[in-house]
Amino acid sequence: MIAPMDMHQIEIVPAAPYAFARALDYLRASHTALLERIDATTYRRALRLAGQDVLLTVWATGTTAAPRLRLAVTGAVVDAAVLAAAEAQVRRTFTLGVDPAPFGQIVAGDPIFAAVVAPYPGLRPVLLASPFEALIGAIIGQQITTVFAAKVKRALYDLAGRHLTVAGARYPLLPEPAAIAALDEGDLLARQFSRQKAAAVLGVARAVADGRIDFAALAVLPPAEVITHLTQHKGVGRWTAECVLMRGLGAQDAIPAGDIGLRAAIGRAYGLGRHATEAEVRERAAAWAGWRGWATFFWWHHVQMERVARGR
DNA sequence: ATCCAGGCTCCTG
DNA sequence: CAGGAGCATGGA
Repeated sequence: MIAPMDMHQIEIVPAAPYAFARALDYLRASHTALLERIDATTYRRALRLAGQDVLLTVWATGTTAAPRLRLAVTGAVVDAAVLAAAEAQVRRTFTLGVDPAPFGQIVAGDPIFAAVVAPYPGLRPVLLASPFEALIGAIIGQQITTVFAAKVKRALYDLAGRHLTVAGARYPLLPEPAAIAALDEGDLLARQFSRQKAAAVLGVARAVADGRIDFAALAVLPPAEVITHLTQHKGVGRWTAECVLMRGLGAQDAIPAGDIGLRAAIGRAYGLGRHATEAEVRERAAAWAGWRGWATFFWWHHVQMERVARGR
């Protein structure tokens, strides 16, 4: 029995300049975009918003200089609350409300970093859909390759997530915290989680489900306090907390300076050896103060695109 | 086989 | 507080 579907469209005007096509390029190359469906011109993702399962479809209608996006929201119930939540979600995910000009000024003062940013005019950070997704993803991504991490995440989503069916197509939904919390450790171990990763994922899922981790409350705290709160949970260190800040909460200035990929990229680019130290990364990053989250996004994208150019 | 990968915890000094 | 060992995974 197929529920009848409702669909509404709205227009979103991003701060200019903005190139939605580059965000799609980023998503296509990224191993962390597992629940998104990206084709040549559109982004689709199923989400639970304002108590409803809906499919978001986004595409560009304007130009980089005069950007405009269309957002279609499809689901059994698409009322004003759902539409408002959907628009807020898209604005946050694609960082649409931020004027990129000051970041451009900072980039211009650093020729080495400018060469990293220059190939992607109009690109700006693309976030994960929720802080919870960022937290689970960061824990799973600790100390393993992005490709293997993607495989493990997919297994978790298959195990605990639901689906939304729209026009005959199935779209995966991120598992609810309670659904992950209800899993057995053995289920995870059988899917290539290490013991500590399994324990950490179950632990934070429980904490989110019962309110000990409250992302809405964390979102209004200074980043340093968010790190203090999150790192009280087992399996969450500074790197993980900074990833949640940057990719989940959209903290514009958060940088996971201990990240091995950042350390390698910055070490090579600035002649600091095969891996810069975390301290050296923080030293360099001082020049990008206010925009260190954006800088991290571009360094990671740069590394990712080089990998793609080499053929994976 | 050895090293590495978008770390964390716990234990020393 | 800084530094290091041990931890678990799969891939190159």
